[in-house]
Amino acid sequence: MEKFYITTAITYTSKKPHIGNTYEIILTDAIARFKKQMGYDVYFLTGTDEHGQKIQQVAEEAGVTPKEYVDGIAGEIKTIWDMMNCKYDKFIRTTDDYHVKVVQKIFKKLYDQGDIYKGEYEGLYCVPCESFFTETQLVDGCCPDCGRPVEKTKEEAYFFKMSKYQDKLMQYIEEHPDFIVPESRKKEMVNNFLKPGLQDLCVSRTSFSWGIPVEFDQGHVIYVWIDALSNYITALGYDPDGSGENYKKYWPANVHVIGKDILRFHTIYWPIMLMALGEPLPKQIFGHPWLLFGEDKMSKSKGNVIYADDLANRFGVDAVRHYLLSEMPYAQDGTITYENFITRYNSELANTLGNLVNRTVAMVHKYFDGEILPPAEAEAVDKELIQTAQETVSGMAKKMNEYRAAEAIGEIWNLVRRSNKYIDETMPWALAKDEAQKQRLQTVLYHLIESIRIIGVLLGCFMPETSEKILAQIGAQETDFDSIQTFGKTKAGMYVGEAAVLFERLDEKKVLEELAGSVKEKKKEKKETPQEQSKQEYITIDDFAKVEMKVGEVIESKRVEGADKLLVSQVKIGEEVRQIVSGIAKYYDPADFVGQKVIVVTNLKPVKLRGVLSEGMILAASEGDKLCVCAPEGDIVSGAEVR
RNA sequence: CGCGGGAUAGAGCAGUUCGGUAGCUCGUCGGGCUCAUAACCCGAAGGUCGGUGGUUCAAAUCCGCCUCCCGCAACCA
Repeated sequence: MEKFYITTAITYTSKKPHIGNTYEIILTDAIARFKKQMGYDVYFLTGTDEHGQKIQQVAEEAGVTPKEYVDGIAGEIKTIWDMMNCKYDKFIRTTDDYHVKVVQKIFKKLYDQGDIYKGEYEGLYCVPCESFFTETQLVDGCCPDCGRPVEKTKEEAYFFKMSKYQDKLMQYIEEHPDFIVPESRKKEMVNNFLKPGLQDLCVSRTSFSWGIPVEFDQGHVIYVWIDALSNYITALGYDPDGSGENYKKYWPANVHVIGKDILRFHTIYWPIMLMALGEPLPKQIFGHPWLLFGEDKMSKSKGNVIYADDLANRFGVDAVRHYLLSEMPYAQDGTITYENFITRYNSELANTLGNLVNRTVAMVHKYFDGEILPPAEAEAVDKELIQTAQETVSGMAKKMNEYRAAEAIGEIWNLVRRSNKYIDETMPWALAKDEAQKQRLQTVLYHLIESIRIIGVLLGCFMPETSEKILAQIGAQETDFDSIQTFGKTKAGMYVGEAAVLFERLDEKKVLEELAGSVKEKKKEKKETPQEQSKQEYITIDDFAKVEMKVGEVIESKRVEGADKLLVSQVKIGEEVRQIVSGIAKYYDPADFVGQKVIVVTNLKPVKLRGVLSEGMILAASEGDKLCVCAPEGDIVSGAEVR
């Protein structure tokens, strides 16, 4: 049996994953289930990425150890994945013993063979911030975070010689045109990173401790990439000293399903790591698009986060799976709104699919006491249905082999609609009134049952529960993919099951009102927390007095060359004229900006932005994608103090 | 001229490879049907295919220029 190894990215355990993150595992699950249906020996890996500074921080804030913290989140993630009916074969955690050990070995091997070398940051350490910065990150020679001078400290760190493998990787990508899909993503990677030339990658840290220790050098922990990316092979029992059976059997991966945000690590660093280890490269990296809430990226600060488990609790797991899988295009971002969700639910699940099954099963009960009787010879209209059914099977498989889930589902819905139409064309209720038409009625119902059986089998990888329910309702015996390659596998004399509603119709207005209510409640909860926090963040009048603000007048303004967000303005503040750079080019035209009265923070440390000196900051209010510069309400001379 | 993708009915999308009657889903309006979850089926309205110039008997499709949107990269003091 041919093997098929498929993985998701491992989820970072800093917080609960939202529905966009959940899309990835559902998509991967659908592909894995499909491949199983097609007869592959599938191995499906998922898991969690549990190390790093961020986790150390949030755990500290929560007052628990990092391990306790990630145990909690990893459990939560696993619960959601299971709830979404994702049948992975293994769930790896980067804190698992075997993973830690092998990652250390990998690190050592790469070090011993000279691909990793011990180097030094070119100094530039900010002591209070405990952070290193590169030359380009520095602002006017000072720490970009606190503005204090940085020290030229030499701190040890390990680096991976990326450049050494660059040409080899480039060649590989050229020789394997399907290595990175979609195509547009491949171009991004090649043009933005590979062509300009790769820099050596820093692969260890000393600034935090929550990570896999470098065994031969105390104080160093292995930085995210070698740790996280290795999960794909450590999970299979890879070992530089001799790998286990699963590794020999399943590696290389057939496809890594990942979000477009981490494409760079999977298409550049990961292949190079494998080359250095002398292991084969994965066959394909599929960078899927993102799910947006309406027009916006989903984020906690915007308060527009939707969680898959909340939706599933209200609408059912398969409704969520169906929405995500059919709404997400292959390469472009998809969107979710409650309105769209309800519309899709009602129109596709309840009306088109649910009703087809329901009315068909009801007729078999009504006319033949639930018995499926043999068909007579097919008429033209029957042949049309049969042809559509057969085209659907091959069409769906073709789309799924390219991981085009939404289009594959579209193929199925085409057959569902065709079947509904078939009922109207054949009018079984009219046939039932005429005893002479009994055979014809049998034929029609047989064809319908068979068509529904095919639909039920095809839906198996997308909506597993619904698929089972459908097949049970029509009493199907033949339910494997092979059985739907032929139309007419249902044996006459079998009985259909009870007719039960698959998807209850939703009252859009009512549901939206309920949702609005619960969203308000959530917002309330949220508001209370920041208020409590802000109490602790009071500043005194003395603190405030440290900030010197004055009224200024813009006398000249132009765009900063090579930066599309920056305006450089000459601002007259009393007798003085200062140059200030602001990130407002998207909202203000330089020409209109001249003459504008503004509020300027005048005792900010001067910095260089994009190489242009900025001696202060123009205050502006912003919310989402709106931005307004603050100005004095009345007429007042420039240079006037603000407080 | 940093690299890529996109602009097609009220909404969301296909069609562009290889020019030949502009299509699908949702929504709206009208009709049909009564097996079914007020479901299903049919029909209609609704498009200067972002703008502009060119090639051609013929352009959503090919070529030039322009505008706007979105990703990636680089600066948001």
